[in-house]
Amino acid sequence: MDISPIAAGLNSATPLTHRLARRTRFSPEDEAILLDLQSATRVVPRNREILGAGARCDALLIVIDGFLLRYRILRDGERQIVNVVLPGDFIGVLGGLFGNALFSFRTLTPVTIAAVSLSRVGALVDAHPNLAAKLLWSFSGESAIYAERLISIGRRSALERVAHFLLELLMRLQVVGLADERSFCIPLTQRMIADALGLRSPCINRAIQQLRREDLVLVDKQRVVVKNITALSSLAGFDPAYLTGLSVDRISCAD
Amino acid sequence: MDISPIAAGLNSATPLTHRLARRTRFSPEDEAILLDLQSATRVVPRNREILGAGARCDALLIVIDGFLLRYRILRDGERQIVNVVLPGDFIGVLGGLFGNALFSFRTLTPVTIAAVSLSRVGALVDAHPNLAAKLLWSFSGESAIYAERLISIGRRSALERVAHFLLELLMRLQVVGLADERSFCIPLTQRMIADALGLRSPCINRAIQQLRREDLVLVDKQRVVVKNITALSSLAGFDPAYLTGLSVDRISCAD
DNA sequence: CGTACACTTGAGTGGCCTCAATACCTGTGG
DNA sequence: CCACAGGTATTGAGGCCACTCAAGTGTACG
Repeated sequence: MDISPIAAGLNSATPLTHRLARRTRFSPEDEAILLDLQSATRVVPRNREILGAGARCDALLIVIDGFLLRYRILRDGERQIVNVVLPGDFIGVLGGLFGNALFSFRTLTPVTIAAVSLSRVGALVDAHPNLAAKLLWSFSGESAIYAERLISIGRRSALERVAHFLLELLMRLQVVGLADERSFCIPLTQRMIADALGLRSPCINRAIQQLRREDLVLVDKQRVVVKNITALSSLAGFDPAYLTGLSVDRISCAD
Repeated sequence: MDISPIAAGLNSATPLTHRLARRTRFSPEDEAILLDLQSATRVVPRNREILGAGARCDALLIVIDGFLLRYRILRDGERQIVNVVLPGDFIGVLGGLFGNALFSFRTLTPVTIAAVSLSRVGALVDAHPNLAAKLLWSFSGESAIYAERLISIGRRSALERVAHFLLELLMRLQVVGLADERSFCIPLTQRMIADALGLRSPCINRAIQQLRREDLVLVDKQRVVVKNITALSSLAGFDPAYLTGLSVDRISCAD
């Protein structure tokens, strides 16, 4: 049996399937279903809030292309960025489908998203429990990212946080084929990095400069080049193990 | 220790089913399956490490009774507590089943746990996809807790963090029937609270004293009494919405 | 009764914040 | 093509919150 060139092409084209297929083989049928879930896309312009905190959300969104921020604005106006949402990530799982949204989302670039209605999710669970389980499973991989950032903010210095953050972005983008061996491109300002790491923009600035001085990282415009991954990982206490959950791996429920 | 669920009446109300049944009705069959999953229990003594970071983990653990910490020790000896694990919570979902464990777990009390082997999870997915989906779904509710603590550590003052933390514990314990309207009992030291909130023990001490001075909270030994929930919630910027995901709610996949 | 650990409290330090001024960059419209 | 505006990066000086260190006081447990 040969794989249809169309399916193969689409497969490598969507980041989610790219990511999921890293560890498991999907049957052609499952692959088709996965692609079908991501077929009904729409494009949101840059710098748009797509779901305010407290808003109602009745669908699961899959990011096909573009970047978003998931954040919360506190009473005093402080912003905490909870996650940088990359292509292949979900929106609405956490803080979306729990009745009212817990976080706000803002597009950093024009974003292509696929909406999967709740009823469709339900139908998927009924008709293809194994596939659904794999998807739900990969949701919980996100938790590992939160936990790791929690450790960063709680117990790491500013320099370590920045280093760790850049390495995480590098790896996550590599998994969806959007970064090469040592560099990537993402429209994050120092202010955003600060809000993601519980710091302030001047602090980020100084950290980045120090990383450059030590010839570890080069940040220019939106391009980040990690010049010495080993040394940077060591500095940051970075262990990529927590990202392996992004791929579907060990839950091999009777394939 | 006077409000142990075992003493209260065991299986009819194990914390997990107690929690899950808050929002959905389970069929008698599903209920039986849920109870069966939690039937093979074992008891771990107090102050025991049950799963070192990096160790292999081949089963999903459900906490029936007792408290644990999920944490990471960094190179410099710093500890970051990622979560306080309560009865009804899972172990091994995040940072357990992804090949090697990402975190360590330590019992605060004697802990009763039920181990569900991976193959059994797989079988459940095949035989009862809807039930399995609900379980997997409730896993992702944990993410909301991480995200909320991330916001605390990133952008809230020490006083706010402590207040928020105590309120979260109160609510989570209420959900599993281990706290009354305004108070609960848990063997956490100030050092542990500090490690959970990215602070230091003296800082926690001062925060607790201030909360007592303002007649908001009373902490004595292992007992925490919230004297004014409204005022404390306001101080902490606490919104219990993020905890609703702990119960299975909106994913009503063709019941 | 002694050891270990937790809590409490104080004084001094330090990392990151705050505030602010300047330079830079990018897109826009004249 | 330039002028301009808005946001972003950069840099410095001063301040504050939480850290650090340390001493002293419970308190549980052998």
